[in-house]
Amino acid sequence: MATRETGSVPELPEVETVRRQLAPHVEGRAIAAVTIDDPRWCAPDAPAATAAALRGRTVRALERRGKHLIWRTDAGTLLLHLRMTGVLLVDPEPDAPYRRVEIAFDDGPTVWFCDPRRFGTGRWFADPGAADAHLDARLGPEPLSDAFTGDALRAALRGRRAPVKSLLLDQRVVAGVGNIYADEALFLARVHPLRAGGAVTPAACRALVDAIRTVLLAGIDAGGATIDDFRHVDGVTGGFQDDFLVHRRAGEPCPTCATPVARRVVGQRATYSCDRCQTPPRGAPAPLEGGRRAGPILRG
DNA sequence: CGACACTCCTGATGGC
DNA sequence: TGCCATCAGGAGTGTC
Repeated sequence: MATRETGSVPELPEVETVRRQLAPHVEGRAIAAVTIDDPRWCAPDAPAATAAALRGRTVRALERRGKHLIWRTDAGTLLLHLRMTGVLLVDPEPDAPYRRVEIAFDDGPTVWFCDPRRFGTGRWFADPGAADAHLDARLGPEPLSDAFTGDALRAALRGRRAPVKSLLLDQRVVAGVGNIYADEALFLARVHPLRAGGAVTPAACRALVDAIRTVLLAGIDAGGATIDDFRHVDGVTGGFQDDFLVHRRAGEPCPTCATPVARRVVGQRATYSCDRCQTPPRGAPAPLEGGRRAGPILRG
């Protein structure tokens, strides 16, 4: 049995992969029982109320918006977010650790939401329109949709003085991009992460849109190719982390020009770039010392 | 409103 | 070998 890479924090490609894998298990099925072990998961709503609302609902469609997993039912919508370390397991081993929620289906699987750091969330909306409004208030365009254009990105960055890297992580600028794919896309587009958002040229915005699409699609391809079961929290095969160009590669040669990859902290996030391929703005601080690796890659 | 610090949480890591 | 401070990070909140 193949095992699954949980390696990186889930971003759009990982959530999309989960959606594709999970959908055939849950769509069209009715929820028989829900157990919420961790009240933080559905806060500020009470676990009992959330569990009661879900019980008896039939899942009509499993969708995704940004990094949110949308469970559309016959009467209401659940918005689930994996955050840092959340995973969904289908018919898990009984000793799978860190269970926070169990959803048992009629004539179907049991799904566990497991999450060691307990950052993951699940919010129930009896009114589906309220769920969509909740998302629309927090999320910018879907990066793989026609709405995400160079002009749209340019408009979102115009006048902003914060580093473009930080702005790409702002879900209102573009939905679904996280720390890994932001670094990779900036490298592909040859835009330095420290450049002020408002100083990114229209041409660079177009390149950035293309690059974001490229890295997200590559991530989806890698996830789809390597994630093939939901039974184990730990254990792993392959994954996009083997394909990073600069992310978590401080000190290693740039794949384009062999200059050592630079590491900095931008917006309180580890940030990797090639300071030759991606021209730093004037006054950019020097990279951090050494080629030492960043933090741990969490496995399960 | 924008920018930024802080907070949540816990496993992995590295220095001593 | 063991202890323990530090780090990682999505997104919400608070401050200026």
